Amino acid sequence: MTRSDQTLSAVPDKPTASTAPMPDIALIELVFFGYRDFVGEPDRVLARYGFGRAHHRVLHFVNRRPGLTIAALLDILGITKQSLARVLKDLIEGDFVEQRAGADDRRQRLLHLTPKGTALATELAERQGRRIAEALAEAGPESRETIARFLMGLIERDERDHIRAMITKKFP
Amino acid sequence: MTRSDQTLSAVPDKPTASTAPMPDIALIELVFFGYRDFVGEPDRVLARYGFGRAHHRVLHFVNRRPGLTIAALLDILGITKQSLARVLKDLIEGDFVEQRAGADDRRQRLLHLTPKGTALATELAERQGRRIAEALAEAGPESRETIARFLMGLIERDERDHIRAMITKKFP
DNA sequence: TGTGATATGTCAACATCACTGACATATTTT
DNA sequence: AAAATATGTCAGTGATGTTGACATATCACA
Repeated sequence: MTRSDQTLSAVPDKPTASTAPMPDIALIELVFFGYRDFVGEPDRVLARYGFGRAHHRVLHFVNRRPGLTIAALLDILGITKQSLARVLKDLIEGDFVEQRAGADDRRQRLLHLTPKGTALATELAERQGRRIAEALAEAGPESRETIARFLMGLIERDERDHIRAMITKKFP
Repeated sequence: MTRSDQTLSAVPDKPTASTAPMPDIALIELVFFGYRDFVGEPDRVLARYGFGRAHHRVLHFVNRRPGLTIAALLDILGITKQSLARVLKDLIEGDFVEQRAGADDRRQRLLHLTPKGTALATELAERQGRRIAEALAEAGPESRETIARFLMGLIERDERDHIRAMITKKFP
């Protein structure tokens, strides 16, 4: 009730957190603000088309793995069919994405970007890539592997192999 | 239309992106997945109370700066009064946050966490702090400053001073 | 003292992106 | 032919954000 129990997380004054290690509040906040601006720039570009972050994720992953099936995309995004359906509808109607029947399994709708979709996905990737490059320059020339290990360390342990494979793999 | 124009952003086969530098797709995806899991753990804790990320942000910043005014909080969060109102209502009704009339300016409602709010904010900060500490351990012992500079480099240039001040400052 | 500025609260309406559950259709597998 | 699979679609809900308008309490100043 008094001021003394408004523990300042950065520097707790003993009582509560004497056992727990002090959280690194500065880094927690930097991750928050860094991510905010990392996605803020694409958000502004997407807004020109009436798109949001969900559209960006679809564009990104279809660009990465042309010929992706709906099921595989749902799996990567971790969302439901209905959530995907709406954004995919927007992207298909706007001629950014197209579906082709699978050659071997004709039930499948293989997703591909149109030239227009490729152009948008490329613009977004270039903007985010530029921002990353700038941040790496700030961090120092040899920092890339350090940063990559840090980011991988934020990811759930069970998922790391899966994600390592995904970001490494080249899709035809 | 053929496979050849589904440019793989990671390694564009020349035509489109011969001038633009190649975006670092691996790091772009690592930032995405890293952030997803960084907030995923707090999300699960908050869900026990029927809270979401918006509640987390309020808890965090009120914990950081006890006595924060509504206006200052709106400014930090960059959302509208109405968006904040709903979340704040939940937190006040649940006895996580309380408002006190300002001593000098009685129009102001100074925000404070209750002991219950402090406990929750502390739990969330400790979980995120632990994850950060783990990730730093993966990145290497001397990596903290490198990581901090990288994250700061993701932030809009005009905002960096402002945020540097915010994360450095100690609030009474 | 009174008037305008300020801090906050609140109402109505709306958009985006997520969810669940249920059911339809086409196609492949057995 | 029947079961399983891949996808599409309908109806309803929730969390979080938006805008614009207006009400109230309090402060600051002429």
